[in-house]
Amino acid sequence: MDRNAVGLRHYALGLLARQPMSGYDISRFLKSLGWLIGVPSFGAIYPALHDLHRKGWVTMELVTVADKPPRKVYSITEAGRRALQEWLALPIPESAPLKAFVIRLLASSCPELEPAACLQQRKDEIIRQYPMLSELAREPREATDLGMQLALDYGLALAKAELTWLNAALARTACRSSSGACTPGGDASTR
Amino acid sequence: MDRNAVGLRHYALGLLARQPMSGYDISRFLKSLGWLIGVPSFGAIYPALHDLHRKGWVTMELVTVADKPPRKVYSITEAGRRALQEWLALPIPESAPLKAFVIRLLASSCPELEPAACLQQRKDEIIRQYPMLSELAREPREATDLGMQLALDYGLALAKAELTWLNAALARTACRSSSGACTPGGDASTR
DNA sequence: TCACTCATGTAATTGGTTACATGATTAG
DNA sequence: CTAATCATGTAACCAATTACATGAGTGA
Repeated sequence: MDRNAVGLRHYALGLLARQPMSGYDISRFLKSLGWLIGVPSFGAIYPALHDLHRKGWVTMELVTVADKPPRKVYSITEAGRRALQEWLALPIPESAPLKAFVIRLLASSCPELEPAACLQQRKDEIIRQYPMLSELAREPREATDLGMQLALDYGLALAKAELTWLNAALARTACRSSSGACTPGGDASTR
Repeated sequence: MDRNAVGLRHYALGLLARQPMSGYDISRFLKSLGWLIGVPSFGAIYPALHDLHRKGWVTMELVTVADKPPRKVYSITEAGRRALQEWLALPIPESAPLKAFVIRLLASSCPELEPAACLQQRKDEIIRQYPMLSELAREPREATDLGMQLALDYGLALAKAELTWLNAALARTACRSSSGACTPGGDASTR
């Protein structure tokens, strides 16, 4: 019922929106992306692609190159593109893992989908969560609780870095989008 | 077999190492931590606590306050502390989600466990992954692929921010730890 | 009275990992 | 001849979410 979660299906669909790929390609691509978002196992990738195919969201073409094992290259269909857009329109659920955001950024590569909304959503989320975190970090703590203090500190540092980057990215994308709800006023939490 | 993953059991055990808590407390605490690490559902928390209890890693005490529903407060045992330390000694698997790191930081709150190792590990990991990411980000891309460019950009920004923070945190903790393998030489990737 | 917070739990289902099976090609 | 990369898949298992069930107290 919760189709705005980070299911691998939409994840893969987002990648296929960029270009046709095989399951193995997807794995390789994600390995190259490295630490940023994890690499799902083949035991997850292949069934996911079968599912997308069954749903009619992708087509499959068997490509055989001489002296190589045959590859199954999947391409997104119109229906798939519509499904992807529908999914992207849903808000990211609060407290989704960080990779959810990155994946949606990647997926918004297809034309007519501007990533600005995605960026704005992330920004709102961080601004919403920031005060609690900073309050927690400020409240006194025993020296024993060094790990806790570090974790909160780390969270704050990340949040600040993200906000800085998001503002810059939004400013960059605002130039090419007409519906610029940019509000360049300095937010209290940004600094 | 892979017990260095982020299973909720160790996650909860790490929180109980800080102070005794009930399942509901754990949920509330994580909610307050907000976006940084997600909030597991009760359907996961309670069974996890039962498991820890069965393993002898925690003890349970039924605390009844007048006019309130009774709470089950769990406290970590010596065996639990040993298990936790054992788990923390294992390296974080490559490409574990970001929250794995935060959770281990939190868990290293118990005394005689310095979080420096945890920080160093994270730093090593990022330094290892950084070159691939930055190379990918540099290579030419069509304008259609704005999402991809943004995602890579975002990853790089985060990595930089993390490294900056990690260096600062390591420097701070180095003062109080004797085994300071700090290597204050400026790494190429730090800037 | 209705909704919300406090507080704990179980059962069905989903979505993943691990391990296994297959098989060709290339590099040491 | 062995190991590694390319390439796809299935089955057993596990850890989580969702939905459900219960029940008392509090505030509108």
